[in-house]
Amino acid sequence: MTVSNATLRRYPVYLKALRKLKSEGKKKVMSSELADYVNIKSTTIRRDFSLIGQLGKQGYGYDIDKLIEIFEAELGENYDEKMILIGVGRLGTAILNYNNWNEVAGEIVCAFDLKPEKRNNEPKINVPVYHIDELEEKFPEDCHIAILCIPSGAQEIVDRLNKLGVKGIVNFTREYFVLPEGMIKRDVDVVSIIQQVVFEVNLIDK
Amino acid sequence: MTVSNATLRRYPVYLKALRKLKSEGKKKVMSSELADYVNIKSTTIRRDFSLIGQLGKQGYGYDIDKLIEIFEAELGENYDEKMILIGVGRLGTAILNYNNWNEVAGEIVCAFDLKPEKRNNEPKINVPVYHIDELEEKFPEDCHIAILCIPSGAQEIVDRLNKLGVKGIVNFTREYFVLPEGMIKRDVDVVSIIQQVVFEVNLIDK
DNA sequence: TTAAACTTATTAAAATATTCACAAATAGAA
DNA sequence: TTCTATTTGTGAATATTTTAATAAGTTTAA
Repeated sequence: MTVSNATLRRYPVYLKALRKLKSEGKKKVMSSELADYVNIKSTTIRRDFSLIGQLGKQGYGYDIDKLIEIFEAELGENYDEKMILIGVGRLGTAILNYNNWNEVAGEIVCAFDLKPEKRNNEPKINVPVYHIDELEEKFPEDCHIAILCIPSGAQEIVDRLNKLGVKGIVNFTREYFVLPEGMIKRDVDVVSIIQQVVFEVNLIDK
Repeated sequence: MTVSNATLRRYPVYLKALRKLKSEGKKKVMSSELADYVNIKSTTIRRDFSLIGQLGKQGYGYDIDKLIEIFEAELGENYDEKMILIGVGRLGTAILNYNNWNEVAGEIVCAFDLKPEKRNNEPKINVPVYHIDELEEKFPEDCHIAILCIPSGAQEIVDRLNKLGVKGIVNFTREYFVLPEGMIKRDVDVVSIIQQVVFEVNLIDK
């Protein structure tokens, strides 16, 4: 299957919207409706969908249940993808507490931190937190994704994760690190994102 | 100035890398060096830079100080852009506590929440927190950017912000809302980002 | 001073991504 | 059943973005 990068980035948006529509009791949706919803042109949506297969019916639209099912099956094959989180600070805790995990293809099974005792005592943290030194020991089997929320020391952690077979990193760290061959990462740099908005807003004025 | 969207998204990445290089004591940088650093092809970097002007010297490279200065002046014109943050939960607090604000084009001047008393008592929150009902009253002059960290009720807030002259929204809300004409937003949906990584990791295997 | 080694800036080419336009298929009404 | 209004799926056309190729200017060292 060859799916462009741009398309790949849109799939989660579709899946999210579809689940929302389903929760609102809708059974079917047309590409034009979905287009208004997610702010992506209907043609683009149909093209994106068509890459997976013929998912819709002409003159009718798309069956929401079927679409969700296909998305989950085709793309998030391991619907219960295991993930770990490293760095249980404010941000890490915020992520652990996210209330929409049932909508995502996976779950965080445990976390690692420099002060596990302290974190384990927080009532809102509902996964075990181990010391970062125990990473290799406590690393869950069949885990390929790690969420990085540490303020520093990223390179060492990433290299260790690589050895453990982690393939994807969701990176909240602002530090620069070299990504080992074969791994992918997606940066979530809040400051950079804010800066982008500042740039754009200023460019609008010109 | 016509700068493509793709380029626009890279500028903050460059600025961040340049500041890092500067902090390491470097005075000049070549596009190929920067390329290794940020994982963007050197040609792309030179092209991006050239849209702003002739910033480099042939046979030499780019002067880091000059580059940073130009980036700040050309793009983040209001280097001290005022921003507000709405919703002082864990995530909001994490953002307020970010320790790299000196590196970003602006500062968060105040925040709004449903329980301001509670938030104001937290020692780590170093900006005033007002009740959301006081938004119009306490809204700072010349503020064009808002950071949205609320779990629900986004649409109402966004409409009110629009009336107050806000142009850009950094959106951490998972709720769907209609973006008023003339505003821009950038979504930071942690769950969607994680899901993207899940998708990509699974597609790699195929 | 000159020439070799570099490095940027830019034109042109290639690769990606989006949108148009319309044939093919379906639903639903009459 | 038949006809009309819809809506998908997809080749073709555009538009956007990236990369290659190279001209033009700098540096450095002999």
